[in-house]
Amino acid sequence: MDVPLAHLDRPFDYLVPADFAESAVAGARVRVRFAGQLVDGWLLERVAESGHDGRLMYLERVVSAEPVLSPEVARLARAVADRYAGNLADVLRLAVPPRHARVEKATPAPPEPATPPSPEPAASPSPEPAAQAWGMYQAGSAFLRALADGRAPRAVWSALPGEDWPTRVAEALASAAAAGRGAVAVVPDARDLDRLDAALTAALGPDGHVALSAALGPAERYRRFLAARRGLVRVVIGTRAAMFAPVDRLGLVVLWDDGDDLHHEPRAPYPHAREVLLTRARLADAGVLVGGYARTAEAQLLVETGWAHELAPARATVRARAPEVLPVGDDTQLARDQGAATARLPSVAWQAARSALRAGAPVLVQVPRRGYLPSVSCIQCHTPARCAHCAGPLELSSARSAPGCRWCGRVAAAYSCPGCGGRRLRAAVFGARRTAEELGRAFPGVPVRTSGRDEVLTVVPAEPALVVTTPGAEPVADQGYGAVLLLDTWALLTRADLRAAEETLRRWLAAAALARPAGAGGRVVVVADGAIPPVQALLRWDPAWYAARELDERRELGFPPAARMASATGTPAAVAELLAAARLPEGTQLLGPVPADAGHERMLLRVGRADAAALAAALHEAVAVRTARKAAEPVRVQVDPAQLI
DNA sequence: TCAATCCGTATC
DNA sequence: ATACGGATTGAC
Repeated sequence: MDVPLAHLDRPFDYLVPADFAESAVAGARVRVRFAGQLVDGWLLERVAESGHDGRLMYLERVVSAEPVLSPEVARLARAVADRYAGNLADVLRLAVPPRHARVEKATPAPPEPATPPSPEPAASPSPEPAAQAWGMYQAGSAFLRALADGRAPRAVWSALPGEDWPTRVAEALASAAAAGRGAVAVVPDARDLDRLDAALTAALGPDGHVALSAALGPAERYRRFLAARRGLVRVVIGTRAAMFAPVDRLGLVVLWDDGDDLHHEPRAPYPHAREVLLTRARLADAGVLVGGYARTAEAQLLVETGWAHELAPARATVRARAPEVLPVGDDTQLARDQGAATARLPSVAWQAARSALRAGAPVLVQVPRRGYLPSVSCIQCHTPARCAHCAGPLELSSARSAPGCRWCGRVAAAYSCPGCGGRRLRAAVFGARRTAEELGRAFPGVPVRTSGRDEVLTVVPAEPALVVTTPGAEPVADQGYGAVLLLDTWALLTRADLRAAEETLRRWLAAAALARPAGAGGRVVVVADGAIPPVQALLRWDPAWYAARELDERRELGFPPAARMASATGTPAAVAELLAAARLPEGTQLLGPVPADAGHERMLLRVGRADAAALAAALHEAVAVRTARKAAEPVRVQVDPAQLI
């Protein structure tokens, strides 16, 4: 029933009129009279008897006989709703795209969609190169073999630097498809999707798969969805919209770069693609491939609990493929660097870039996105400017001339730098365009290109150029970059986010992975203190080590994924009411409240992993009590809230 | 004693 | 949400 009320989040029974005996199939969209109103609904199943002892009403209408909701996805959606203390209707809105009648008519469904899908293309991927490429990873070829045998292996994959991950993922998908099973792969953004699409077209031919993304129009989206639902393709790839894609006999789910926060669905109940796909694999007994250059604490937990195997390269292979990584001191060292070509480019970085350019290779320069950090630093020595009262970061706002503290709001009227006594400040983060201008002056005659939010480059040729990029917009270089420079890193590292360090390493690895191997002259210069763990992890190219460390720390602090957290946001009275009504599992920790915007406040709840399901159930029930009573002030409940501060 | 209104609960 | 039933209240 498509009503967003928690207390109505359950199936209702209706009689099927004789006229609809044929069209009223499980999975069809229907319209029914409910509490006097016509509402949309889903036909979950046909049964002979109803357990309901009241009077039953008839279905009003079968919107379409197309069984858009497969039994597998229906079960998954229920599990996801339960996991996130949400409503089935909300999840189904994410799972099934809006109907497009013209598209549905254009290609009438075969009466029995059990027609076997088109036979494998003759140009089936030859297994040798795939096995060889996956053989670079311990247990890699065994993983691929298991998929080809139709089994359900589960793996966390640490991609090698320089790895052609779209081709590796395509090989895994093709292996599952060759075994007659369906497969779903989710990537963070449209650019990654394009690359995977191309790789999969090379592996399976153009007709073996469909790609789903938010960018498609409603008609095309529904057409591709139907192609998957009707079993015309075995493989569906896409951005997070594809995580619920219906495929027949699901045999593999793939998630690339699970640390990217684009995998977080912003609509209720805010499910994460990782959790959806893992739940899906559990319910459907499908294989799992969670891969990336970096590894999240969540993926590490899968490895440590033994639920998934590790697909990691041997150290010798890493050494052969990784670039040389050079950390360059901190801001104060940088300031004393006489050879620095510009205030922000230490001489080591300048030299690395110059020798790469001379060797005819492009150079990648990663800078944080502008607006990341509205804090400022000394114009001379780059020491971050901090509040004298509370040591919080200062910000320059156009509203006043003197800098103010982001934490306590005090104005630093007569600021002087503790490092050098300087009195002048500047915004610390320049953004790609400004950096490009600076670099253009440092390397006259070298073309400078930028790739960022406005214009994202996909590929750059193997010729000398400076490519300035923000994280996530790095173009792939033909034959790899000769040098990768990671600048203004502290802006990433000091973000007010629990995952700041993990996220920083993820972005560094993503950029550094595009460099040539050290043996071919590839160098990465990271302007950061060499002693801090993310830099250590980059130096040794050891994302697993870092993830284990991160997970240990989260266990100690009681943070996810070691614990399960949820938030309740609303007016103080409403939040208090909700929590008073909730039958929370014993030992639930209540943290807060902390002020949220618009006079609201937020409470955090924390339980051990064993009580996670009970916490979600208790919160859903408590919300149901409120919606049933028509409580005036809503409370927003979020399991695994994106922002933990 | 009856009718108007309120409140709570179910909605197939 | 809306619709209904039982309780409650107020006027005769």
